[in-house]
Amino acid sequence: MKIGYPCVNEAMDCSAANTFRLASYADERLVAAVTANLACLRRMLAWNVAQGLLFFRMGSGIVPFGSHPINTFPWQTHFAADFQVIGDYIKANNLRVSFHPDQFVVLNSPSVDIVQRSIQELIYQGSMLDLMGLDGTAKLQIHVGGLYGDRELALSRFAAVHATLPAAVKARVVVENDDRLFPLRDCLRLHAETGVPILFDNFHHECLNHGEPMAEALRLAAATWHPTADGVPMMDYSSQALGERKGKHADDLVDDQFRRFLQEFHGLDMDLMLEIKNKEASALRAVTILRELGLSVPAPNIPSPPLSLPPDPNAPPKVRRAKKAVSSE
DNA sequence: CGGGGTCAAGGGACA
DNA sequence: TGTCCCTTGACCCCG
Repeated sequence: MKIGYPCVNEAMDCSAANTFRLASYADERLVAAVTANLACLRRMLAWNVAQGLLFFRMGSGIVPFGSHPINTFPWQTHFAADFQVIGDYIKANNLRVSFHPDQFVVLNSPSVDIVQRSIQELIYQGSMLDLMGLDGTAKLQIHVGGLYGDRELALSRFAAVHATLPAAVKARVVVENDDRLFPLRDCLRLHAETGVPILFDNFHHECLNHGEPMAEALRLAAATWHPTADGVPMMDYSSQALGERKGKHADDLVDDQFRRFLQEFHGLDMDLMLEIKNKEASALRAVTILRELGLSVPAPNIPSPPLSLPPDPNAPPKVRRAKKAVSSE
């Protein structure tokens, strides 16, 4: 069981999400942003390895406008070596990685244009994993999409579009149960029809379900992953922010709640992405709890890293500006 | 120089 | 049909 967190490490002084406005697009800016993003990504991965966090969701914005027609720069070849170095590091340290294309990727949209742009975005994010030399266990996590007033039609459109995805993308796409529209049961139907693995989200399941007990839901979702082609099933873990709107993620990991949740596994192995607001802090806490419980978590730094990465004095200048002004100086 | 409006992109709830 | 929400960081304009 690997533990991870999404995209942002709040303890680090770099960002892998440097970008700029479409209106100010220029190849020079693109190169600068990607260079900074990849350098920061390397540092974050090395930080994670040192902390025993072996699962990580990379941000969608590594290449700004990565699937936008304005971006005609051959970043795939220009940064090929950089992606490969990162991929080698991931493999050498037994890391698990993924992307989560955001809400604009809607495969079941009735709009052909939106579907096409969505596929382009999947191709962009999948190609980064390809350039890293990672196999099909590195995933692209998406939602089913919209309801459009007809659940059956919405599901069948997803299946139809899924069938047309390029093989390289299809091998990586996994579908997540969501909290308002498509619960686990719908995802299971899609799996039966298309073979798409289900990335289970416990919090979404709590918000929307058909009465499946948590342990059963975990088992059902995990069974949709092919042990070798897809790897250990991934899941998202989070919990309700108390006193907030239903569906809002908690700010902190609640220890007892997490311990209780772990009891639902009954020996099942999954890689856990902690979607908690305070990011790596909660992920570290989760690792501590797993160790206290004697659950198998790979110890940090078992394989010696092929690169001596962090801190990287040769990292490009930080494009990011200081977080908070210090009152005096 | 810092605060805050805005940013490629979708869709649903609600009035 | 229009407004607000999700969810979030970061850009960058403007006072």
